[in-house]
This record gives sequence, C-alpha cells and structure tokens, in this order.
Amino acid sequence: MAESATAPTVRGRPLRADARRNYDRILAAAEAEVARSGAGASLEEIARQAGVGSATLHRHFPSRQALLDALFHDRVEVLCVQARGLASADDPGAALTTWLRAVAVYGATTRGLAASLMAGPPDPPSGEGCGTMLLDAGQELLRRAQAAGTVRSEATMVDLLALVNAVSLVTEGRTDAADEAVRLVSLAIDGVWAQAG
Amino acid sequence: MAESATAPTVRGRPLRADARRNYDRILAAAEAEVARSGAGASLEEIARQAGVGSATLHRHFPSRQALLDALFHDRVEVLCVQARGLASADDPGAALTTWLRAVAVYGATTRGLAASLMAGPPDPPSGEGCGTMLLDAGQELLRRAQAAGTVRSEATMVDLLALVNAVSLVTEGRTDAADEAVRLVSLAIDGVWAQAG
DNA sequence: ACCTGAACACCGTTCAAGT
DNA sequence: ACCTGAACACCGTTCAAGT
Repeated sequence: MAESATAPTVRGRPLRADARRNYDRILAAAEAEVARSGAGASLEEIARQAGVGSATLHRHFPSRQALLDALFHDRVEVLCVQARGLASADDPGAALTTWLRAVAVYGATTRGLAASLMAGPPDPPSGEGCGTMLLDAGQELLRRAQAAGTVRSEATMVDLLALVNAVSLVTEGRTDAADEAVRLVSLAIDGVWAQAG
Repeated sequence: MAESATAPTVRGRPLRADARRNYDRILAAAEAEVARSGAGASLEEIARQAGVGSATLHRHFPSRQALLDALFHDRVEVLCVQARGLASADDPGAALTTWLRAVAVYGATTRGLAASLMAGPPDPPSGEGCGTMLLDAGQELLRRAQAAGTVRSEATMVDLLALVNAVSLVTEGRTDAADEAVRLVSLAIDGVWAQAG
C-alpha cells in the first residue's frame, strides 16, 4: 500500500532486497501511525510496528522530515499533475482557485501533511521537499491568472500556499475538515467584503 | 515581570505566600522558555529554571494548556480592551480589520500564542481560555460591520479568528513576522482578485 | 552492506514522604 | 496546605557488535 512509486536508491544503485523490504515496511507503518497521531507520531512506535530496529529507521530516514516527505511524495505528485492539467484551462482565475481548493482538501484530510509542509525551510521553501514541488506546480497557474488581469499582481504563490496551508492546519482535526477548509480558503480568496452595489 | 494581574486562588482563597511565590516563578520561567522554544517547551526545563520540583508545576498548572492560558492571559486581555474601544469607531469595517491585524501581529510575534489558541476545544472554542476571550471581544466588531453592510453576512468571527490564527502560526518563525502576518491577513481580507474596472 | 540491541540523555506524570 | 524527590513508562539518537 505505501510502497513509494519512486524507488529508493543509495548512490544511484537500488537497495538490497532486505533493505528495500524494510524501507517499505517503515513507510507503511508510518502511514498508519501518522494518520493516527499526526506529524509528531512516535518514530519508535513506527519502527516497532514495522518490525525493525529504531536504528534502521534512522538510517533510511535521517530526519522526521525526510520520512514525512517520502510518505507524502506520491499524494503531492498527484496535486502537481492536476496543476499542470489546469494550466491550459479556459478560465485561469477559476483554474487557480480550483487547484488551491484541492490542495486545501488534501491538506485538511491528510493528517500530518500541512504540518510537514510548514516544517520545510522558512520563507522561500527551497530544496527537494513536498513544499517545493507544490510551489513549482502552482507558479504557472498564478502567472496565467495574473497575466489575464484576474488576480492582484502583488499576490505570490508562496503567499497563497501559506494561506492554504495555514487553513489546512487549523481545520485538520475538525469534523467535515474538507468542507471547512474549502469554506475558509474560499473566504480568503474572495475576501470578507460584501459585494459593492 | 510575569506576575499575573489576576491573582491565582484556590477555592476562592488567595494562595499561601510560598505557593504564590512559586506560581509567579513558574510563570516567569515559562515566559522565557516558551519565547525560546515555542508552545511545546519542556515543562521539566521550566520547573528547573523556576527552581521548583516538577510536581509543583503540575499542581499549579494541571495541563500545558492551563500554563499557556495563564501565560498569555494579560496580553490577550489587552486585545479585548482594544476591541471594545474600536466598537464605537466611525467606520466599522476599518475597525474590524484594524483589530484583526492587531491580533495577527500579536500572534505572529508572541511565540507559542497561536499554537496555544488553536489547541483549545475544537470547532466553537468554548470554556475559559484565551480563544473564548478573543471570540467574545471580536463578535461585536463583526456584528457592526455586517449591520453596516460592509462585510459578507456568511463570515463568522470563528472563521476570521481561525484565518488570523492560521496566519500567525505560519508566520511565527519568520524574519519580519509582524509585517508578513499583516500582509497575509490583508490579502485574506481583501481577497486575491484584482479590482474590477 | 545492512541490521540489531543496548546505551545515553532526555521527556511528562504520579505518588509517597516530608514540613 | 504545600512542597520535594524519586519512580515509572516513555522518547529520539547513536554506536558497537553482528551477519
């Protein structure tokens, strides 16, 4: 279930069979544990459920963030694919908001994802994590909406994802988390002011 | 420095002198430690710095949340006073946004506050915590802005504070946290769409 | 090359024993 | 009434010893 689509390697070579088996087991256990108790799930408990020593977990994933990135990589990849599909839509403003809402729903319903995205490097999330993937994918959607004059030119994708992420984080535990996230993101996108006229 | 304005009591009676001294020391140590390492600061370390046993900390503050509420009570009270002052302003829309920005600045610059507010009871923050205080204080500002037809009728103070809190949380660690928080809150208030015409 | 088990320095919570 | 110190069941990280 939780085998990563991108096969893990060490210096370009695929892992030895037993190492690969452990890698997958750890990821599967992490999926269950993080869903149960969030991004701060006990690494010890994950190793236990995977049937490996804690040291093995630490070799495969040198930091909690590395484990979370591997865990969410595929789900985030799906969002990136969706963004590229929406980039050719007729209405760039609608395309952007559709995507932002989708990101919010993912974040609000996938325990630990929002916290994991926020834990990445501070202001401009750089590097190879899930945050960068989303940022790159969304950039083009925003560019088009701004080129069409639909979205304010001051808004950046870093801002928009920060807002969406923030909303995901606050709604994460709620009943109807997805609905609440969409509602709050929509509020932030449209603003609080009543229609003029 | 960190003595609470609202004197702690046990069943209506003020604390014995030594107990009161410990209470204040714990709060002062907590202020320093939470500023240093956030809402998840080590309680053990706080007790150590206060010069009391860890059991003493737990008696005075049965939960981490209780400690954080006591710690932030006075700062939050200031925001509530400000809200009551703004309730008689000429422009209710401007009054509301002024206050929301102030809340965001507090949250973004006071390590641990946003996380503490979010940890309160889920959907409708009830009870006696800082979240309820802010909610009650803001309610009147929103009511007036909506009565004037300035703010959408669907927006609730729970929504607005969730947004502001979410923004405080994401910006908490950043350089220029206050500026960033104001910028993001302003974006959410005004929405992302470019001005028509 | 990869794994395991143990060791280390921490946690938060609780409780018996003190004054 | 209030405090202390110790005990308990946990953490995450690292490292020597194994195969």
